[in-house]
Amino acid sequence: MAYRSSDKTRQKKDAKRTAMMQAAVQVFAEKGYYAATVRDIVQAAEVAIGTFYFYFPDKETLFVHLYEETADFLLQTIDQAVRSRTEVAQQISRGIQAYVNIAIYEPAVVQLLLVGGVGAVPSLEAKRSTFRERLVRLWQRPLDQAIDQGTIPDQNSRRVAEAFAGAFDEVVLQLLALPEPEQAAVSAVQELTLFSLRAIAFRGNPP
Amino acid sequence: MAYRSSDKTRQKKDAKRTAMMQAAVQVFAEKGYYAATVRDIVQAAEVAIGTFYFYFPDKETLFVHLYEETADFLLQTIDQAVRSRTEVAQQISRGIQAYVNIAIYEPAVVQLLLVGGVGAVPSLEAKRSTFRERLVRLWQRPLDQAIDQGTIPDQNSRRVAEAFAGAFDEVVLQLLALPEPEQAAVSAVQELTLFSLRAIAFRGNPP
Amino acid sequence: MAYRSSDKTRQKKDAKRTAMMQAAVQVFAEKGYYAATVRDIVQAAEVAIGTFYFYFPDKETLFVHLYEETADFLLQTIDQAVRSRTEVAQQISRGIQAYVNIAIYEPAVVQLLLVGGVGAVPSLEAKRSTFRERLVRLWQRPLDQAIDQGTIPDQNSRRVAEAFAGAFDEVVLQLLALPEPEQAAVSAVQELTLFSLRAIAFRGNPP
Amino acid sequence: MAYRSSDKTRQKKDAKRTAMMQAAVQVFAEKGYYAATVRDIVQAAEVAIGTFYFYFPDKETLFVHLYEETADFLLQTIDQAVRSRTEVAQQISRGIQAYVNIAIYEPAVVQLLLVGGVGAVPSLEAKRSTFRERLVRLWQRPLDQAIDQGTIPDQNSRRVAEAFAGAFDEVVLQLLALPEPEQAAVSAVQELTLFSLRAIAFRGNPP
DNA sequence: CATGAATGAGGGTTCATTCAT
DNA sequence: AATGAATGAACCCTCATTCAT
Repeated sequence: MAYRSSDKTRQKKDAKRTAMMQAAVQVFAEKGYYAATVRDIVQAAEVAIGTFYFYFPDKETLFVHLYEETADFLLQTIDQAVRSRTEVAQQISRGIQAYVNIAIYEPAVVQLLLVGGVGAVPSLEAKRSTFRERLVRLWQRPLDQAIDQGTIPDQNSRRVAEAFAGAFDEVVLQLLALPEPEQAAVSAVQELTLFSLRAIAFRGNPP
Repeated sequence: MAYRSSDKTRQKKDAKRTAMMQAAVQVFAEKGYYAATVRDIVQAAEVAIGTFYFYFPDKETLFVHLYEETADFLLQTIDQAVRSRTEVAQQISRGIQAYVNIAIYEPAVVQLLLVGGVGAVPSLEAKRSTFRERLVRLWQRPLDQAIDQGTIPDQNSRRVAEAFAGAFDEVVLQLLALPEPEQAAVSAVQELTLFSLRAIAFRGNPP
Repeated sequence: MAYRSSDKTRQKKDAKRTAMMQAAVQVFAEKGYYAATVRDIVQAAEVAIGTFYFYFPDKETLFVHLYEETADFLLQTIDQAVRSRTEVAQQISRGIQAYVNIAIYEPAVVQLLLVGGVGAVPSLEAKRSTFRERLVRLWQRPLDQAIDQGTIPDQNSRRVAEAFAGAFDEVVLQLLALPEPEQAAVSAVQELTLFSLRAIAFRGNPP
Repeated sequence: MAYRSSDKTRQKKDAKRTAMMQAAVQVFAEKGYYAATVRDIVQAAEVAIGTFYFYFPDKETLFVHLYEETADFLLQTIDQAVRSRTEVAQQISRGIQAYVNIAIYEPAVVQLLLVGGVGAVPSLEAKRSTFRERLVRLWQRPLDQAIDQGTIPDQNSRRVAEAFAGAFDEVVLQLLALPEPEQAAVSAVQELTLFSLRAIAFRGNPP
C-alpha cells in the first residue's frame, strides 16, 4: 500500500524525536524547568508546537524523562570509569576524570542535573534525590572496598562520599563558569584527585 | 533574617514589611522562585496583595534582595566563626559548626540559597555566582594563612576551597533531608572537620 | 483603615458577579457549552478574562452551577403555579402558562436547559437527568392526586408525565422559533391545556 | 445507516467509507459533536486519519450529512409505518411502535438526532429545524385526515403534532435511560398510543 | 488510495501587576 | 498606608486539517 513504518519512516521519526530531545536538554539546561517554555523548545528544534505534543505527552513528563536519562548517562559513565580500575586511587582519579570530561564535552548534561532541575517540579523531587543517592553510593563503593582491604583507615564512608559528590559538583560548576574550561580541566582533575586521596587518608602513591 | 533595625518611629511599617520578608523567605525556600506566587507570600504574611507592591517593586526584586540578605547573613555568620579562631584546624571546625547550626535552626536560609535560587531568574545569576565566590573565598582565607604559616603544605587553596564549599553544601543538604537532622549534626561536624583537615594535609592535632 | 467589605464594595462585587452570570447564561444559551468560550463570556460582560477567574473557578463549574440554578428557577416557578391551585385542570393550565411565560420573558432560561446543556460535559449529565426527573415528577404529582380523588381514571401517571414534559418542551421551543412568540402564546397555552386534559381523560369543565 | 448501495465496482472503497460513517454515528451519538474527535472516529473505524479527509471534506460536513441521513432514515421508517394503515388509531399506534423499535435496535440513531446534535454547530441548526418540522408534519398528516373524515373533532393539528413529537421523544429517551429498555417497550407503546388517542379525542376502539 | 507526521490557530487557565477606593 | 477587584500577557495543551511519501 503506502506505509512502511519499519523502514525509513521509523528512522526519520526517531531521528526527529532525538533531535527534539536534544534541543529540550539544551533549553532546560540553560533556562531551568519553569523558565523554559514549550515554545522555546520547539523553536530550538525548528518544529511546530503541535509536533512537540505528537512526540511527548507533556512538558513535565519529558523533563522528568530527560532528567532520568541524563542521570543514568552520567552515573553510568562515571561508574564505568571507576570500575575499570581496582585500586582506590585509580578509581577515584578515573571517576573524577570521567565527570570532568562530561562537564566539558556535554556541559548541558551537568547543567541539567545540577541546575536545571533544582526546585523544578514535585514529581521530579523523587528522581532528584534518587540521583543524589546513586551518586553518593557511586563514590562510596570504592571507599568501602579500600577500607575492607585496609588500603585506607576505617571512616564514615557514607559521609565522605557525600562530601566527594558535593566537592566534585562545585569544582565542575566552577570549571564551567570559566571562559575556557578545558584549559583548567587537567589540573582540576589532578588537584581534586589529590584532595580526595588525602581526605580519605590514603598513604600509597597517587596515580 | 539577621539584623534588622533602624530607628523606632516607624516600627509599625517595618512590622508588615518584615512579616512579608520572613514569609517570603519561607515560601521561596519551600517552593522555589517560580512555584512561589506573590499570593502565597501575602497569605503567609496575612496582608493584602496590594501591600506587597507598596513595599516591594516586584517579585523578582524582592527575591534577589532576599537572596543577597540571606547570603550576607550566612557568610557573615560563618565568617565570624572562622575569624574567632587563629588556628586553621579550629577555624575550619568552627566554620563548619556555624554552617551546620544555621542549617538546623534556620533551614530556610540554606534552602533558599542552595535550592530555591537555582536556575531561578536571570538577574539572580550574578548574585548567585557572587555568593558562591564569596563562600569560596571565605574558606580560602584560612587556607592561605595556614600555607603562609607553614601549618599546611602548599596547595591550590582556591580549588580546595571550592571543594570545601561543595562538600559542606552537600553534607548539609543530606542532613536536612533526614527526619531529625539535629541528631546527626554533631557527628557530621566532627567527620567533616576531620575530612577537611586530612584533605589539606594538616598534621597537627584536630580540635 | 481603608476596607469596608460589607458595604458598597461587597454590593458592587455581587452586582458584577451577577452581571457576569447573566452574560454567561446568554452566551451558553446561544452557543451551547462547547462553542461558548470564556472569551465570549467576558466580552459579553465587558470585563477582562482574568475577572472571570476571579469570580468563578472555571468554565465547567460555572456552567453546571448556572444549569442547576436555572433548573431550580424553572422548576420552582412552574411548581408554584401548579400548587397555587387544587383542581387538576387548573393545575395543569397554570403550570403550562408559567412555563410559556418563562419561555417568552426569559428565553435564555429555556434555551440553556433544553439546548445549551445537551451533550455538554460529563459532570453535567447527572444534573441533567436530575432536572428531567424533577420535571417529570412535577407533572406527575397533580396527576396522582387527581387519580386518588377519582377526578381522572387510573393510568400510568409516570408515563403521562413524561409525555407532558416532552410535549410542553417541544411546543415551547416551537414557540420560541417564531418571530413573535408572544402572539401565539395565549392560544398555545389554551390548546396545550386542552390537549393535556383530554390526554388524561379529564371529564370536567376545562378552566 | 439504512440503505446504502450503488453499483458494485467500488465496494472496497465504500467499505472504508461506510465503516467510517458507522463509526462516526456511534461516536457522535455517544459523545456529542464537540467531544467527539476525528481521531475517535478513525480509531473506531480502524483507518488512518488521512483517510478521513479523503472521503469527507471535514468533520462538520460529515456530521451534518450523517444527521440528515439519519433523520431521513428515522422519518421514512416511521412514515412507512404510519402510511401502512388508513385508520388514525392504527396509524398512530404503528408510528409509535416504529419509533420505539428504532430506539431499541438502533439507539445511536435516536441519540444522534435528539442529543448529539443539539447545540452542536451553527450550520446544523437549519437541518435540525427541518428535521423537527418534518417530524411534526409526519404526525400532523394522519390528524388532518382524521379531522377531514370526522373521525376526530376539529383541532389545531399542528400544535397537537408538535406535542406528539415532543412527547414521543421524551418517552423514548426515558426508555433508553432504563437498564433494559426492551422490557418496558411494549407497555410504553400501548400507553403512549392510548395517551395520544385520548389527547385527540378519538372515540373509536383503540387498536 | 492510504498513511500518519506535521502544523498552528485557538481554548482554558494562571499569575504578576495596577489602581480606584 | 492598605486593600483587593480588575487586568491581560503568556503559558500549556488540544485537535481539525494538510501534505509528502
